[in-house]
Amino acid sequence: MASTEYVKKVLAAVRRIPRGKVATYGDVAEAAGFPGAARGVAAALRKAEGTVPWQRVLGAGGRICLRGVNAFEQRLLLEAEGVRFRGSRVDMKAHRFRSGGRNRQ
DNA sequence: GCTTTGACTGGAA
DNA sequence: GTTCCAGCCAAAG
Repeated sequence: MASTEYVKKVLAAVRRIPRGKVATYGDVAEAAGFPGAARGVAAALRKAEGTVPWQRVLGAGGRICLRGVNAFEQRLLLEAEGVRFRGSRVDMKAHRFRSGGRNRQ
């Protein structure tokens, strides 16, 4: 299985995220069909930078795991979409993208 | 084809 | 609640 499929699925999952919503790398990986491959999502996003709303993808707990100006830019973009921030974290409780709006864990 | 790095995660300190 | 450590996966060198 070419990693291309993996990237494609990941990108599709990210594109599925509506504006004003956010999701974690683990969520995207699971949505793509590869649970546990959170790091793979990061690698795929970095490669597909610009082709997908990478800004809507955050780390676990709504924490920005980005480096450099990207972290700053992501926060700005999310704020522009209506996402509220809780200190240095994103308010996942109100902006966490769920499939069907089901509570989990 | 193997090694290193990285936009990760979950649990313990 | 934040920081540190070890584990996992995929892309790049």
